[in-house]
Amino acid sequence: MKSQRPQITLDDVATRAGVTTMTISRYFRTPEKVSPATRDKIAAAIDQLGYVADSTAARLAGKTRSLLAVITPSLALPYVPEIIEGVSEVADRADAALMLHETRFDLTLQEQRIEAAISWRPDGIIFIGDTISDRSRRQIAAAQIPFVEAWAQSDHPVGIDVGLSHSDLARDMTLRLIGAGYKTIGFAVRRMGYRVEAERLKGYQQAMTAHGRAPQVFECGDQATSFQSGAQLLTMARAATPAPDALFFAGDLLAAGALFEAQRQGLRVPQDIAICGFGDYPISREIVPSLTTVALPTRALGRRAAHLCLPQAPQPSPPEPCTSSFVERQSARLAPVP
Amino acid sequence: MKSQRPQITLDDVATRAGVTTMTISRYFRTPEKVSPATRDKIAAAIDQLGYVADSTAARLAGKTRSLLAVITPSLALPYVPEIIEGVSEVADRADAALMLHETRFDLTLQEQRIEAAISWRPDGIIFIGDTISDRSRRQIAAAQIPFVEAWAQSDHPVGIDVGLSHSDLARDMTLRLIGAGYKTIGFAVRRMGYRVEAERLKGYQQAMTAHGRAPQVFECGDQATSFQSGAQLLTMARAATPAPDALFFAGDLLAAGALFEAQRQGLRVPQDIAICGFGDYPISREIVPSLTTVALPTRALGRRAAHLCLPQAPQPSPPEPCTSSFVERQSARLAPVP
DNA sequence: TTGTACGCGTTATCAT
DNA sequence: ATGATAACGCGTACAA
Repeated sequence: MKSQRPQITLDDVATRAGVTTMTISRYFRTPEKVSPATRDKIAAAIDQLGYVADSTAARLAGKTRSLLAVITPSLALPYVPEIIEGVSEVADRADAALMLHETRFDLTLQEQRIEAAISWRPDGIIFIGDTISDRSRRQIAAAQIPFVEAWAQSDHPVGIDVGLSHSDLARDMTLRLIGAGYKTIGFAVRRMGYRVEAERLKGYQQAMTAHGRAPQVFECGDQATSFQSGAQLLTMARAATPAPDALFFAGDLLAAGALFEAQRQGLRVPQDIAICGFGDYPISREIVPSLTTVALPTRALGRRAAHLCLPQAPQPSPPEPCTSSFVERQSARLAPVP
Repeated sequence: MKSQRPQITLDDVATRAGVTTMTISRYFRTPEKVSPATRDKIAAAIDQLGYVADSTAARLAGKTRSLLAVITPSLALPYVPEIIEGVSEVADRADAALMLHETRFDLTLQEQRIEAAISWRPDGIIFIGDTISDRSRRQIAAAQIPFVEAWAQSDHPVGIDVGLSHSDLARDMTLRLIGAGYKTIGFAVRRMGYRVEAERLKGYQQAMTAHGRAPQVFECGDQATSFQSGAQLLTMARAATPAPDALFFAGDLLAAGALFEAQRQGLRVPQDIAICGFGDYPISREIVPSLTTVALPTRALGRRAAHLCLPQAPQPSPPEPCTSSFVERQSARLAPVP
């Protein structure tokens, strides 16, 4: 075993097996076109040399290996790993590699990461995020790479759009709270400037206005953790006039923070105030009281996005559903579908 | 804009700028060796064509682009995204791309993913996981690629090892519980066959034995969620004789599940039973009562692992600390450092 | 300062 | 069934 050998290549295997590189390549790609005898020789050579084919070269030469890129602001948002797991499932089935790019909520970094993603010429780019700059839009268009927005529905889709309508979902959830008999329903959100949160707010406002009610929005800064912000928002809402009898949070983490705070303050949920979240994170069903919320098909979203980039991936049959739902738990009552 | 152009290459830019490919290449790699005049022409050509250099080809030709691979059982474990974020920070600074491979707790899949990672010839492979098969060990050795185990300390490290000693941490935590005056300290764990959990159990047993106490271990199956298992384990422990006055959970999620269950049962924590976790997840400081636990330097671990693979990445000065700590919160008292 | 020519490791095409 | 040869797009000696 020569130690400083730069790399074991197809040539090495070929020499050892007494054939040419082309035969080795065929051994991998169309084994049935290689005679059983040489097949054994090749297998032995590969094993002895510990050969692993170079995907970089393979991809440059033909488009043999598949590659997917995921771009996301952060992995700390609970739904992001879930979407990525969906992507990864499909990628695995299609033997595709997965590249991950974080933008850290920074638009400049996002431009860089999008360009980096394009530079690897993946079979598709799956975008979890918010706004996309014009510069990036141009590059994406020029690159001719499928670009899938997998989280929020886009007003100006760059490519394919499998995202959710966060405004419709928030509107419908508000309608169900209204239908359940809550009189003054507030909406609580962190001031973060994200499109999805603005969408959710919009949906809430639509529903309230449609029923002739005055929207009552509580906002706080984005310095603290989501849990802390939730606590703060609950306190704000309790101090308002009129004090809401139900509070719809723009995210489950905020709502969970509010539940913890309610517990600290000795408030009863939902008797003193009903609380409702958005996202259905794992914690939401375990917390006491369990959280009424909007469940999002995150994994399915990821799978769907990946399928759009990898047409060769085995499709499930029947095609799997990818729908959101409203989950009534202990923290708030919900009216049935209108 | 020709639409079905296969790809925009260096050649296209060169032609448009009236120079050869070499000059464009230099423009990117050593701009100072290109005259300002042609520099402008090139910049214009790049912009007009929306050219993005092909990293695949670049990497095959020279080793211009950097690439890192992360292999993990899942993204659903709360510490995994944190470690990856650490990796990603450093990767960004070094202009390295990041590949992600999930093994889904399946050793066969893990072998495949490790081989896939190697096939892209990354500058390093960062492994978050447990056991590594012999076959994989051989491939890793043959590939000559830095292989960093970033989560658990390995008995038989394959490559570099920046992991934590989960047994030492569990031992010290147990010692602190003993020092705090708890009489019967139980250990609760899911039967999952992971090395890190076995390590934690071992540390607990060491500490108990050292103080002449009989270890009292509670185990449950791995079918349910962590939260549900935690609830189950709490119930088991309460039914035991003697009933422990403190329960050390092998993970924070289990402990959180126990706290929720205690709340449902009307048990007071820590008066009726003290509860202690391992991992310091975000939820642990927010839950009521807040959870006493072992805090792990996950992000720093990721950064450190990445630095080992990317020597060119700008190093922080002074070198950042990467140490665990014991966090006393409401759910259990802790003795100060022995 | 700029250009020529070859190599990186694999695959596709066309022969044999 | 197997081989020879030419790409794939870029980097780098070396030459001009």
